[in-house]
Amino acid sequence: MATRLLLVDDHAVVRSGLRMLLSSESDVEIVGEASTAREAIEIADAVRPDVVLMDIGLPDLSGIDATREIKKRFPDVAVVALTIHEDEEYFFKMLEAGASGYVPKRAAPEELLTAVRAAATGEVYLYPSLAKLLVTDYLNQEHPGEEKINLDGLTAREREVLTYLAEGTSNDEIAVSLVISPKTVERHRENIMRKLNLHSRSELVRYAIRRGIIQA
Amino acid sequence: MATRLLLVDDHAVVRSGLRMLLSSESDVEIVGEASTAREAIEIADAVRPDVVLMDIGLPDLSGIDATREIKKRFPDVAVVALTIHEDEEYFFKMLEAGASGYVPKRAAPEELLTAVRAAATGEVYLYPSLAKLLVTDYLNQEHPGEEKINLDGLTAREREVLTYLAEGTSNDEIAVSLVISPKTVERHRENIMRKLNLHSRSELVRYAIRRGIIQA
DNA sequence: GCGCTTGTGGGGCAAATCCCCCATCCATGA
DNA sequence: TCATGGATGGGGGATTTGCCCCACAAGCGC
Repeated sequence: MATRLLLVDDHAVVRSGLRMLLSSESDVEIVGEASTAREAIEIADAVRPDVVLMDIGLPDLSGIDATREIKKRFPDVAVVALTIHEDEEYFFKMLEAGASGYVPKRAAPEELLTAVRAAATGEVYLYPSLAKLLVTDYLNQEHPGEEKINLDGLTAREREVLTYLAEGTSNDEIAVSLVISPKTVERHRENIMRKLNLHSRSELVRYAIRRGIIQA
Repeated sequence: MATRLLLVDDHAVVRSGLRMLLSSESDVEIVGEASTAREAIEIADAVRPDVVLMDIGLPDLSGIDATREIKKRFPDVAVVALTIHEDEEYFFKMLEAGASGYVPKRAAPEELLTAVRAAATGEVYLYPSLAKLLVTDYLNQEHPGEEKINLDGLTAREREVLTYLAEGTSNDEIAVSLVISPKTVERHRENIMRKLNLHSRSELVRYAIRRGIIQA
């Protein structure tokens, strides 16, 4: 059974090129094209491709957002990023969004095919230079269960504030409880969020529950 | 041992297609076909299949009734619904009738196979969009009774928005995902919080995790 | 001592949140 | 047919968040 593919790129020329390149492969069938993120989501819904080939720079939403949405709504649809961007940020964001592959546009056609085929079988293809980023990142995490390391990055006072934050307490309420200025609470909150790479109280609550810092 | 399958659909063409699709699988053996509900029950009695692939729209009785009857008389026979209907009502009725799977006809062939294989081993395959309905429904009931009322007070749309909110998604992002105005998202959020007696996103995240609406 | 971290605060600002008000459209049911 | 509820959206405003800038005192290590 051929891999059913959806092409997403805002440049018709690029899509045409990809179509030329890919449709000559007997195990690949292009079942749709989209030029915007919203369109991509719609068409993915309609045709349920096996794999979506997703550009990142799209006119409405980023391909990252589109990927997130697609993975959320159709988890079985694999998304392969095909983009000019090779920097760390886009790469990791795309992975977090659920991409099953990441190929820079400068890659050889064979590599794109490899990525598509891998994605179709539930595997993941990463362009070597980017795979290296991932490996590096992994090695930096010393995973022997040590998510704790992040927590250790917090000072005692910060951990204390964290428990309040996690329970949904507002800055002012925490300030009253700890008998410090709301501004200091705010200060601690900033430090906590930066250290844990969180960006909202909601994320923080979820994080704290995951870590067992508080009970759900 | 191959899974012995009974196909029930009033369209001969559909049965043929299914036969083509399924009989190519070495672990599936089609042992009968029926075009009406009564016929399905008769043949089920005669051949005792492992799995019945059941359409809902049948000329005499509905596939739901047929399923109910088959499960009553031959509890060991698994029934998988294969239908164009994706609405809540048919889905739940089919489950109540004893179906072991529910696959919309638009699903990928692999999903149908997955469903058949799951049913054959006593498991249950539900098409993701429908499985979600079930989970939501499940979460709404049972439990120490009293919070149930709260969640039940939410409309379907509100529950949908709730899942986004619980994941820490901002109003604007939710608006993009649901293709509605941020103001409407805001409106839903207000209603949700009032109904659940919550007063911040943090409380909402915790609540949602406690209720299993999202994973921590 | 000097540098560093920690804990404590302040000011500012854009954005988001939270909570009201209002309206329209539509489907469903009494 | 009319009422109701659900979904959609707009306006406004008070408050909170989130993220910068800054300072200063205490303690600790080198």
